[in-house]
Amino acid sequence: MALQARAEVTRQAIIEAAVDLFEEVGYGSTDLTAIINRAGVTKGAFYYHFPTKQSVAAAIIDEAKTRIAEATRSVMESPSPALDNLIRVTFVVAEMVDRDNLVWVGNQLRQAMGQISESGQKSYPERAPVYLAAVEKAVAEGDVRADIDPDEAAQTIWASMLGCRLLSDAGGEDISARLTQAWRVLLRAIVPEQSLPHFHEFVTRISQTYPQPSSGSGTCGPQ
Amino acid sequence: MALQARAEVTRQAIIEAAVDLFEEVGYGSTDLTAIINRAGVTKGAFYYHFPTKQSVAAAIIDEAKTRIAEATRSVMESPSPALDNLIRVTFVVAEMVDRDNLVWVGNQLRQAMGQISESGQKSYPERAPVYLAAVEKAVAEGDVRADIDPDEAAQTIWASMLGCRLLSDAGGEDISARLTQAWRVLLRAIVPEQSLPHFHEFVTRISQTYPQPSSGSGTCGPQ
Amino acid sequence: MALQARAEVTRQAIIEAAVDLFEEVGYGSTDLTAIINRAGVTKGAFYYHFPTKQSVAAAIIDEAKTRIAEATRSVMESPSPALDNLIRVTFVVAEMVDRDNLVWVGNQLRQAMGQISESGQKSYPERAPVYLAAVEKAVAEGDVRADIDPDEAAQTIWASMLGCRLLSDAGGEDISARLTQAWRVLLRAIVPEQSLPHFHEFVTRISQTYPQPSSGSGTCGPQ
Amino acid sequence: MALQARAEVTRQAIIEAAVDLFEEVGYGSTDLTAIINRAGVTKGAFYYHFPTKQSVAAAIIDEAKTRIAEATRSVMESPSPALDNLIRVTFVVAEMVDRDNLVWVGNQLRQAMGQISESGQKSYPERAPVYLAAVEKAVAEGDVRADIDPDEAAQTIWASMLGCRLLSDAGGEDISARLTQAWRVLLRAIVPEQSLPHFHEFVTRISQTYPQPSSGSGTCGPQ
DNA sequence: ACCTTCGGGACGCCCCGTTGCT
DNA sequence: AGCAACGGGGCGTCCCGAAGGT
Repeated sequence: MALQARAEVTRQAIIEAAVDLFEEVGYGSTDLTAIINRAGVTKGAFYYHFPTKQSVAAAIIDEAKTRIAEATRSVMESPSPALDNLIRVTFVVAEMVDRDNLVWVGNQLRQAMGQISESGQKSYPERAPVYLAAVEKAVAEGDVRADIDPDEAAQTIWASMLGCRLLSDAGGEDISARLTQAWRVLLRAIVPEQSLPHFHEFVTRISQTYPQPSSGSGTCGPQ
Repeated sequence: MALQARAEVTRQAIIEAAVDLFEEVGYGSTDLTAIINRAGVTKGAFYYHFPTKQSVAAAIIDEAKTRIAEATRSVMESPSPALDNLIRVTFVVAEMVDRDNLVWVGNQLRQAMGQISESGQKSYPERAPVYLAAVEKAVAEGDVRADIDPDEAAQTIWASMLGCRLLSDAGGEDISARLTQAWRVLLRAIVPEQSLPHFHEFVTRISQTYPQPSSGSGTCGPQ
Repeated sequence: MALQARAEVTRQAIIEAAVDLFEEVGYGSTDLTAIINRAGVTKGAFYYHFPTKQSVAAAIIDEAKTRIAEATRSVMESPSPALDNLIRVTFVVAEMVDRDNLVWVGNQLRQAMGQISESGQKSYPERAPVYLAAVEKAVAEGDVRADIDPDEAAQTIWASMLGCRLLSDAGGEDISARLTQAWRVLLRAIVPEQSLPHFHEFVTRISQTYPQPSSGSGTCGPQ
Repeated sequence: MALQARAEVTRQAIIEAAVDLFEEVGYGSTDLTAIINRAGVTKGAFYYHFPTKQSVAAAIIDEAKTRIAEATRSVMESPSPALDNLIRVTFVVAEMVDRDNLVWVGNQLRQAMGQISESGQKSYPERAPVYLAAVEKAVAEGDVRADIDPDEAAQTIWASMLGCRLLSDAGGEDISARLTQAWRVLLRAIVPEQSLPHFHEFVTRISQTYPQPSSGSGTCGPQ
């Protein structure tokens, strides 16, 4: 047990070091030596935990997915109206990606995997059902118009959010501002006309709850 | 001059070989030797044209950007209504990315650059003004409701389209189907109610004009 | 322990091989492959001990400094008269530099390193005080005339000895003959007239104690 | 003719660039590209003038030898007493080596060349007879004591001067100060006692004629 | 004669994913 | 799980030619 605890510490040290370096110079430019140096472990220790550099990336991606999934679930489980939750979850996830280096790097890596090494997995889709369920619940709750195809709506919302992140990473503009913009447009399409002001205000309030760091501390290369 | 023609041939051979290989196995797993072998040139020739492997990627990205920009401009210059053009351009570009390996690879590379090597550029933003101009023109033409912020709309449209591509690349579902879905939702938000049927039909027609390759020839794995 | 001993052997083998090659063809023209071949180690072993080619040079420089300092100190600590020691140390050091390739190459590298990379220190000067102290002590002991500037004498002695080696290496003439010649002249300048015969004889005896290697293994042009 | 003048300009540009670079980073670490870039010529132009990188070094060595020989001869031909000339020539040459990069680099290269490739001669010896002749003439003129072996004296003088340069290059102390020191000692050994003050003063005067550049521009390239 | 563009290969350095021994 | 060593390439790049212009 004690040993296993120590092993876990080592493993985490490696992952953290890798996250930092991947963020700073990118996966391709990070060499194993740098990782083990920063982690303060030996090559042997590294090799004990990970068969290869790529597997560290995989572990990071997994961890990032787990964290995001958990955050998503936790928001979605709240008893609030489904659309409220759906909106909030997009901001929460966006903030996570910005604040949690591991998540950010995991995201980058997932997107880059195909170019990094001949075995890229997809893996995006798994959040789709969550979005769809929320939209369907929102329809039932009367917050989303019944004359809209829930799947269509869910997919579009999701696509828009992904696009916002892409643009934000690349262009430097604030992600939460982009999310707000996108929601303001999308809400027109999916909520009954009379609730539009309410949701616009809701979005505005949410976006102020997650004030993005003024500038680009987070560095975060583009993608 | 004649000499320079020869050089251009060599350069193109290198780029084409690189595109093929980057598509097949990814940038990270493509080694220079493979590129020069497939291009049928020597390392010396390669080095004359490109100082580094990365610079080939950069050249591909540039070329991809140029091609997309040109296609975009060519569609936008058509005398049709701006919203028609805007819709069409999203399909045209989507199709280019699917059909033109170079463009597809360029896209992938641009997204992955940050992880590939310590100097990722952004570069997405360039197309933003084009979209914005189209939306504004569409407002003037009465195809887009006046009570919407054109910038908001343009950004959201763009984000959605990018997201569609991301999901399509990752999930394997047909890009043109995704685009259609997205447009069906977005149009609800931006066009006057009475023109919605017309534009829904327009989107449907357009999407059929670009029938996606049945299955995965193009596929292009990951990302 | 046993393992570390083995590692040290490897390390030394690398250093020795590097010394030989740097001496023969110069640092810039020596390739790693040559070093590892001559050392009889693998590239991996090399890389384990030294992160880079340059670091081998650094190690050589350090070792050279250590060896000379130690040899000098050991001779100077003998209870004999200071001038005796001084004479002897010139032969000892000359012999070291001549016999011990590492020392010679280390000297060369130190001078070169400053340009090759940022870490160039001088540090020749370290030995100057030792020579000076000996001359001063010899003055006190009456072996060196009081009317001479000790610093002047020390510097000139040192310069002459180095020059002798230079000429010997280049011209092929025996170093011990040259040293003797030089001392015969220098002694005229610094010792009281009546002790000249004694010291002439002393030099002769010393020179026979260090019979120079018949021919020029090391060649080594100096700088 | 005009054409040949242009060619000569190119040739000189190449040599000057090479001298600078050899001084800065050493022969082995200087690549052709750097030379042609700094010279502002193309590879083809370089290749027209020099068959190989080494031949540039050879040209530099030759030019350096020529310049030194000329300076030496010019001083030695003066009708002054031989010892005066001998002293002066050591300062003149020392100054040349310090002031004229080409000469300095040529010196370095000559010493390194023998190892770098088979065509390297030492060539130190060629100045020996000049020194010996001067000493013999000085003996005849009564400036050097008759009870000294002229060869011994010449060799020692020469060795001292070379050693001074070595120490000066390495240690950073002023070469002309070192030469002065050395001469002050050596003169004690070789001139009649009554002329010692005169020659000491002579050396002092000469050394003031060649005030060394305050700091160590020269430092010396590596191998 | 003098110079340029374009290209040819051979390595040089570094690094990386592994293996034995302890 | 640390310490020492292993080789196989990867990328970069270097020194040099060939072929053509002026």
